[in-house]
Amino acid sequence: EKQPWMPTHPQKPLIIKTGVQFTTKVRLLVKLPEVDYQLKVKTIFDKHRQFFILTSTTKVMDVEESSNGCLSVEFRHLVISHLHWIVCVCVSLSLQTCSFPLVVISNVSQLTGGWASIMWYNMLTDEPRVLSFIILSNPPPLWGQLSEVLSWQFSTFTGRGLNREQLCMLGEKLMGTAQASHNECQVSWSKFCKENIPGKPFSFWMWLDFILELIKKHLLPIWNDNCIMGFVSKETERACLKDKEPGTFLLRFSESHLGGITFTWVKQSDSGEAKLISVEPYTKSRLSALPFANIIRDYKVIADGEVPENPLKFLYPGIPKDESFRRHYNSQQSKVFPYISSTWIPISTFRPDNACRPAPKMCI
Amino acid sequence: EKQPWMPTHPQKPLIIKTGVQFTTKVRLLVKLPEVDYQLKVKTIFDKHRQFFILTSTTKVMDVEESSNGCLSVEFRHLVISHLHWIVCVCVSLSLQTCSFPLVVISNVSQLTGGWASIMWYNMLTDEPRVLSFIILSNPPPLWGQLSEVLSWQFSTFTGRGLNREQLCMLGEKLMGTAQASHNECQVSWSKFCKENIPGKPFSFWMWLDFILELIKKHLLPIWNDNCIMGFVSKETERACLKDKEPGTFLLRFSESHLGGITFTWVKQSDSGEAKLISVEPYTKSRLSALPFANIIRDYKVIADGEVPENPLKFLYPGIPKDESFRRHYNSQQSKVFPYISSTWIPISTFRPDNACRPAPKMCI
DNA sequence: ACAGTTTCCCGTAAATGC
DNA sequence: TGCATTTACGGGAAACTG
Repeated sequence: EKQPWMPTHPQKPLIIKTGVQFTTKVRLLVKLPEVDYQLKVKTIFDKHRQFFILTSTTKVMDVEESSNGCLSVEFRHLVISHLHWIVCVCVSLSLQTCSFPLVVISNVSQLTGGWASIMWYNMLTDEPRVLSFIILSNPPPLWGQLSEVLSWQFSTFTGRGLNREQLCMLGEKLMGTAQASHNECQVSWSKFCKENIPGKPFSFWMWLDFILELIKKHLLPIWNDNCIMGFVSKETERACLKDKEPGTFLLRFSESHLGGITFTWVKQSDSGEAKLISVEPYTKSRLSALPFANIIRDYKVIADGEVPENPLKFLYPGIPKDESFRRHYNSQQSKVFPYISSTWIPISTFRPDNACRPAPKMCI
Repeated sequence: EKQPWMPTHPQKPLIIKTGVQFTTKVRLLVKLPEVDYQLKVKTIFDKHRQFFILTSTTKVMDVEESSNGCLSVEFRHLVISHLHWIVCVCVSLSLQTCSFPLVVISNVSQLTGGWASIMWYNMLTDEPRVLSFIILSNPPPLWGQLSEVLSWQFSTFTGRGLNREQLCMLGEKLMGTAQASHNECQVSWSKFCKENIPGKPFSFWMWLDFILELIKKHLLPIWNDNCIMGFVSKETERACLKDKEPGTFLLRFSESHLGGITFTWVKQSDSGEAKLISVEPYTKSRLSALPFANIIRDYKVIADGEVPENPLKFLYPGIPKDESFRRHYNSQQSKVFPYISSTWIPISTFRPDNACRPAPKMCI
């Protein structure tokens, strides 16, 4: 049984940026009868694009130390302007092989889009053909297959995949809530990666990949420790929290801001009805000023005439906050004698008129 | 009378970074009798170093639009690996001229050092000779001259130079307090730029240039508005503040941290003696999380059993804080419906033994 | 080993192309 | 004109080198 495709290297290796060096390696997998001449290998690149090679394009194969004695050769310090394929020709034996297709980008801002192409390619075929051809001609994958690949993305790059509830939220986001079962739904390339989410200036995959990056850079231990529910629709959020006691909160990725995480908590309201409040999402720039666990620990709400208070008491469903987060608190203790050290406290000022959002209407 | 040298362009134009494009321009200052042939100009570079030119090295002079009709030619998109001089030859007339000496750097981390060379060169001579020769052979400048140049640095790059008190502090820092009058003291290149300040891992000029950068990026309006005393020795600080009423504070650049600014305030102590407290210096990374004026406005100290309080009340000598800083407060109020917006509050936790708790239990 | 330099390249901003 | 793509380069870090 075939696993959903998973990269062998966590650094998105099939995407090449113009002007950035990379390495390619050819390994001879068949054992040949002893040859007393050297095996020469030459790299060739498709004619459409240009390629700059700093060393020679021809090299001699050698026994690989770290492997079981098979012959290999490595080309280092390659720099491209653009290319689509790398062809390696074994001159001596008239053999030739071809790399997987490569996505060429000119700026890291294109990484997200490039990665989408490679995921899609690997989902749909193993044959080395041009990406755009694969994407346009093959039938689109089913959500059942795609969702598994997405979960693998998370488990590969972080350490924790996506659970059934999280994938269900993603399915609804992508295909709507009308579908009874999403797993047999086809997901088009366009819906996945090209069209914007209705009302938003970004596509589904762009939204998801920015979250993945946020986790990798700022939320890794908390995510792996399962403290982040993360993918929760507003409706589910309300259903989870509405009967919980005040101070119960959950962590959720923003659906309106790219690469943002927020917390939503239950506030005791005067009328007795539970009120849900969410903080403005924290993005990478704010999280580099203060780690998220510290934000949760120290967050305060200031309301007129009341003592400032941390509204976050119990992580949903009801775990005392410190029990969940204590190990992630960062003391960031700086000894800076003779100065008195200082830090940030995250605060919100609560104003009844703009701060509470209207209760979402349940729509099934 | 010659002014201390001032750059004509606020971007440190005589420093060139390898791999970064630059432009050079040659202007013919004498009016020539009409010539019916074109004046060709060619750029040449000293033999020691390599130079890559993206366009032709030869160009034809043309009448300059923005000027009084003199002939000029401009070379754009020049990129160097290394060079020391640019020589421009007017092929047609057997004329040639030479640029000012250039400092070539390979990384912006070398800007500070490069700029020191150029300041020094311009202080000591107008002749185009090799920098290292100038620096080693000429008698060092007097502090009277150097201090004027430093003040001009500040007024050029910010909008406000250095006053007598600030320069005096710099003189003491560089030459010690033993000297009765610093102005006639010679300051060696080594003392200025090469040797570390005793007990510190950086030189005098490095310390000063990091402050200049901090002002340019994060403190410009406040600096220009004369709110920052800045260059104050600990002794002077104490003399200024010791008899002031509690809450009086001043802003001072850190002498121990590169590119840092702190505030020192008078705290009422139980014994009746004034106690001076300084906060851990704010550097560019912290100031990009919260502007300095907002830090001053919102800063709180938390002491056991007391209500958190902003200890900053009067800017030395005694101006009510808001009167000085009101125009610099940044509302940065983000409308992020349906979220409740949030910001940082800078806080310190005060313990008599100067140890700060990691997790302040606070109310603001 | 180490300090002064240079290379590498991400990520933001500006420029360019379409 | 607006969006997609590329170029430019500051700045932190790694690699290099004498």
